[in-house]
Amino acid sequence: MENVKHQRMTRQRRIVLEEVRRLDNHPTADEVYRAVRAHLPKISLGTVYRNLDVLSESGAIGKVETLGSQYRFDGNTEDHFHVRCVECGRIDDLEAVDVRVPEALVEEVSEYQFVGYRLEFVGVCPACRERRPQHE
Amino acid sequence: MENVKHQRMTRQRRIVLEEVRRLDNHPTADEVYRAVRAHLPKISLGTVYRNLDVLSESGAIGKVETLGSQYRFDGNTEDHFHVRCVECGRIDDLEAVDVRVPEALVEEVSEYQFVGYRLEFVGVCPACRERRPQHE
DNA sequence: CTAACTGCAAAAGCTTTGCTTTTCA
DNA sequence: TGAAAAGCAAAGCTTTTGCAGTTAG
Repeated sequence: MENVKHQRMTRQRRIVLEEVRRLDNHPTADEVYRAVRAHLPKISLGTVYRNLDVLSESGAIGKVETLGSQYRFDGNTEDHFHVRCVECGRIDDLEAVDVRVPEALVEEVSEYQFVGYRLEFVGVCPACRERRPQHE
Repeated sequence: MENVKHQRMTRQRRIVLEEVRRLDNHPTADEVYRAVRAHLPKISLGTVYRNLDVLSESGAIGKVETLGSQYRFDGNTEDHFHVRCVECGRIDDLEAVDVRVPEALVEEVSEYQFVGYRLEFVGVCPACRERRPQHE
């Protein structure tokens, strides 16, 4: 069935992609928007959303579903975990972490068919630790 | 310092609490609202939100931060994991699962001070499996 | 050429908030 | 009786969508 939609590499899409890849801080849609406007001052927020959608759908970028009310995007498409700072919401990659969650468990203790799991670490980032030395 | 705020057990708050405990499906704020209105037809959505906030802040109920755009609430305040259905968004408890994520790892591979982690399982619930037998 | 995409603005979905009145303790 | 909470409605914030005009291929 040839119902695949052709996609074009427009200037807008290319720059959205470039900026998500360049920004290393897992930007929100709005942060991408602001970064892209430095190159394309007339781009609209709707276009940024649509492109973030297309790009993450196609796997060119990652869509990080984390706590909070906003999506975040990720230029690093390799499989990896994230740490989120409880204080400021910053998100960083955890490259070397190798966690193995027992998949069989889910089907043993529930009626669900296992599909996957989402694991996110929570911590205090260096900047926030400095701000509150003992982190009481 | 005596800046602790007194809290009152109003009729509204009590019924919100009762309904969250009674509903076993991790209801959204709106689902709680609809359930509570069966007892208090005049309650406002804002009051439900404020009470869900107070109750989860105090630990009387759980606030499930999951994928998607809505918060969900949980009458079960014991430590446990959740499975979320990819198809319909339903959330269930996984009582017996015992997963141990290596906490030290985070501080070894990053500058973050470890605080915790969030783990959520993803699967296909019985109802949705039936709807799509092979789940292709 | 034309399907895909953009810009703009309006709408949608969920949650929060301001204000006045009511109520719990 | 006074601080806390309710009710109502408006505002807020992020994301989505409709539509007319533009553009990549």
